[in-house]
Order: sequence, then structure tokens, then C-alpha cells
Amino acid sequence: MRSPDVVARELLGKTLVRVVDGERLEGIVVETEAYYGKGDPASRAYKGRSKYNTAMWEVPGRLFIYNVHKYLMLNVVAHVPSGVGGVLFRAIEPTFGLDAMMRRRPVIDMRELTSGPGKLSLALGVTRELNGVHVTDTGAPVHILDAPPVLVYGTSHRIGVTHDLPDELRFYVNGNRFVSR
DNA sequence: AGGAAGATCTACT
DNA sequence: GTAGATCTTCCTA
Repeated sequence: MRSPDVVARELLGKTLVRVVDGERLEGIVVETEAYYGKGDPASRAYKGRSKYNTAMWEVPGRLFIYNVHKYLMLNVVAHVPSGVGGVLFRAIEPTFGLDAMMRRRPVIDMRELTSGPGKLSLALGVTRELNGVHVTDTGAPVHILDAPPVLVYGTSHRIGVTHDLPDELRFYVNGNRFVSR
């Protein structure tokens, strides 16, 4: 229940957990981006509320999933009360269940496994049915485990957006191999 | 109904 | 570094 940019920073270092087909997959969040609502031309909420993006207006802490090209983007809803916004997971450092991730996304170079929003969705077996799942519920098929905040981190403009805001809304763990670029 | 654009990725130069 | 694949949503007619 805070601004997307605050949540995006504080998600760095937390553990993203995915339970699928009886297997547990884990990774440390190393790259995120913040998206606002009206006023943010890069946001999926920019053009107003419709069926597919309605999660961005609703309860913070739930997943928001949508596609770009052939891939699914994994987001968590984040905003102050009665606000609009979300945080995109752009990269994780895989820490558990690597073999199961490799099955879903075979790669030679491990660095390619989860170093991008579309890549991590494939590796973690993300599907549209996960829309609306609460990430604070440790019994959920996708949830997040708390960890000490990463105090020093890098920032940049968001990647791949055609109309960005003046602020730098991409956050990443300095020097981590799994950061997308 | 049709076409364009997009928070991407891969393959090839 | 650039081109092309590919799927959902949105805009216009």
C-alpha cells in the first residue's frame, strides 16, 4: 500500500517463490520497474481501466499478469490507498529448483535462464491463472519471502518503453549477473 | 473487421 | 547491432 517506486526498490533482495506441479522454485529479485496509472504513458493503466488491467486499481499485493508479444509479464499491484500502479519483475537470480526451471526454459548459459521479464515467466511456469494471487500468502502458488532491504542499488530509465517519464523507475542489484542488461 | 503497437526474445551478421 | 516472430489489446472504419 505504498507508491510503486518505493515498492519496486524494496522488492530487491526478496525471494520470489513459485510452487508448480509439486515443485518449489525460488529466486532472488534483482531487477524491477515501477509503473503508475494515469499520467504514465508507459503504464498498462494509462489508457484507463478495462477488464484485463483492472487489477492495477484493486488491492495491492496481488499479481497482475499480461502479455507483450509472445510472453507474459509478472507484476505485483502496488499503490497508495485508492491509487493505481504496479511493479514489474524484470529479473531474478535463481536459487532453488534450477533443474525444474531448465526444463521449462532450456538454456546453455545459466545467465539466460531468468534475466528478463519474459524469460523468468517461462522458467517459473507463470500462467494467466495467477492473476489476482496474493503474494503475501505463503500458501499461494506465487509468493514473496521478506529479506533485509538492499540499501545500495542501481537505477535507470525503464527498458523497452517508447514514452518514459523523466524519473528513473528501473531498479537493479549492482553487479548481479542476472540483471537483464 | 482489419491493422497497428507493444513493459520481448532469439537468431543471425 | 538489427530483423523478424508472435499474441493480445486497442483504435478506426
